[in-house]
Amino acid sequence: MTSESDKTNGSDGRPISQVRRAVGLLREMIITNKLLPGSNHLESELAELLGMSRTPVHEAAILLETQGLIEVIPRRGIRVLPLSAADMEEIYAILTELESLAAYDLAQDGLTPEQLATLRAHIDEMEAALEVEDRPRWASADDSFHRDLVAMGRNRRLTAIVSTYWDQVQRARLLTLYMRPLPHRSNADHRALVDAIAEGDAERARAIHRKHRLNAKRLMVELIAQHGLTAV
Amino acid sequence: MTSESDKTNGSDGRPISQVRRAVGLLREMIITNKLLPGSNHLESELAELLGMSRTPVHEAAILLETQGLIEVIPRRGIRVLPLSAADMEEIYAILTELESLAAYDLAQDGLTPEQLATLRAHIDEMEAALEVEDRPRWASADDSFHRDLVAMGRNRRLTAIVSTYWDQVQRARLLTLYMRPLPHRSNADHRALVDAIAEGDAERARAIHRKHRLNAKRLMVELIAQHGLTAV
DNA sequence: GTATGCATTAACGCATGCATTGTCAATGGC
DNA sequence: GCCATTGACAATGCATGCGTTAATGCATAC
Repeated sequence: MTSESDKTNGSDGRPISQVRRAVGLLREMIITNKLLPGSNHLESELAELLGMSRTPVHEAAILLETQGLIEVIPRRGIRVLPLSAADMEEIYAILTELESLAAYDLAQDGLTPEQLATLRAHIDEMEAALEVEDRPRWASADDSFHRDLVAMGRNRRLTAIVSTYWDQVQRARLLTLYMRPLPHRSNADHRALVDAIAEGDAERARAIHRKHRLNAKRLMVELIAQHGLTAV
Repeated sequence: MTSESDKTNGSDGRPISQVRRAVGLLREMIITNKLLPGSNHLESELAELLGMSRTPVHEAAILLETQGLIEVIPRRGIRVLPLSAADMEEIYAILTELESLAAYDLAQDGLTPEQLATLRAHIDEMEAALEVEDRPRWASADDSFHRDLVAMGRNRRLTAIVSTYWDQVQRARLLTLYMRPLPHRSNADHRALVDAIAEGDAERARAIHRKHRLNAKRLMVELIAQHGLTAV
C-alpha cells in the first residue's frame, strides 16, 4: 500500500501537512473498514482520534467529499458513503476505459525490460499466491499489478483518477475476497496483456484489458447481488 | 456579510458555503483568464478580492489544487497552473475515452425524444453561428452540446470527471478560438453521433466520438505549437 | 565586486472562539 | 393522546490570532 512513514517530509519534499495526514489516515480507515460505510462521525470526534484540531479534519473532509468517499452533512456529521451495486458499475465502467487507455498507451510507447519484468513479477506473485490459495497475498499482488500498470504510463492525470476510484472499490474487493472463486482465469488475462504490450500491439492490449475489466465488473456486481449486499 | 447575489441556497438545498463560493469564483476567474496562468496570488489577496476571510480561500485552494487548476506553494502564493501541449494531450486523451464511453452508454440506454431534440438544437445553434461566423456563439453551443451529452448519461462520476477536465481546457479553447479554421467538419461529426445514438448503435457512436475528439486534440496541439505557445 | 550568513519580515498552517443554524425534546394546545 | 411550536443545546462554518518557517535584503568578509 502507500507507505509514507516519513513524518516530516512528503514525497515532494514539502513538510507533510496535517491536512494531508488527515486525508491519508481517513482514506485508509475507510478503505479498511475501520470507519464503516453508512456511519456518521463528528469532526471533533475525528479530530481527537487523529490528534489534531478540527480545522485540518474539516479541510480533509471537503477533499474526501469531492472524491466521493464521504458526505459532509452539516450538523449530522461526516458520513462514510456506502457503495451500491450501481455505484460499483459506474466506477468499474470508468476504470475499464481509463485502464484500457493506459494499456494502449503503454503498448504504443513501449516499456523498458525492467518495467516488463516488474509487471511479470507481480503476475508470478499472483500465481504463487494462487497455488497456496493465499487470497490476501493474491489481492495485494493484483493491486500492485494494476496500480503499476497505470503508473507506468506518462499520463499523470489518468494515474490520479484511476487511483482515486480504485481506492473506492478496495473496500468491496476486500469484502468479497473470500466469496469469489479463485481467479485462475484472471491471470491468463494478465499474461496476455503484458505480452500484447511487450509486442507493441496497442489495440490488442486495449481489447484484452477491457474484457478483463468487464469480467471483473460483472463478477463484482453479481457477488454483491448474490450476497444480498445492497451496499458496502 | 457579503452582499453579492443573495442566493442563500445551492442546487442541493444546502446553504451555499463560502468555500463553494470561493471555488466557483476562482475557477471562473481562472477559466476566463482573469487570473493569468503562471501568476501568483496570496491567500490574503484573494480573500480580500472575494470578500471573505483567508480560511475559505485556503480550503478552496486545497480543492482546486487536487483538480489540477492551481498549485499551492507555501510562501509564494497560489499559482495558476499553465497548461502545456503535453498537458493538453493528457487531458484530451482522458476526455476522449470518457466522452466516448458516455456516447456508448447513451446509445445503449436510449434517449428520450426530448433529449435528442436538445442535442440537435445545440447542433442547429452551432450551424447558425457558423453561417454568420460568430465564433463565441459557436463555442458556447459546442460547449453545451458536449456537456449535455455527458450529463444525459447516468454515470454521475463520469459526468463529474469530464466536467473537471473540460474546465481545464476551456482557457485554451477560448484562446485558440480565432486561430482555428471554422469547424464545419466538426458539425457533421456531431450529427452523425446523434444519429448513431438515436439508432442505438453504441459501437458506432463510440467510434464516431472518439475520432471526433482525436481530431480536436490534434488541432489543439497543433495550434498551440504553431503559435509558439509553450503553455497557456 | 561577489558571495555568504544572519536578521527581519511576512505568509501560511493550524488552533481556537464566536455566531449561526439545525436538531431534539419538552410542553402546551387541540 | 397526538401534533405543533418553541427553546435549549450542540456542531459546524468561518474569522481571527499565534507560532513557525521561508524568503529577502543588508552587512561583512574575502
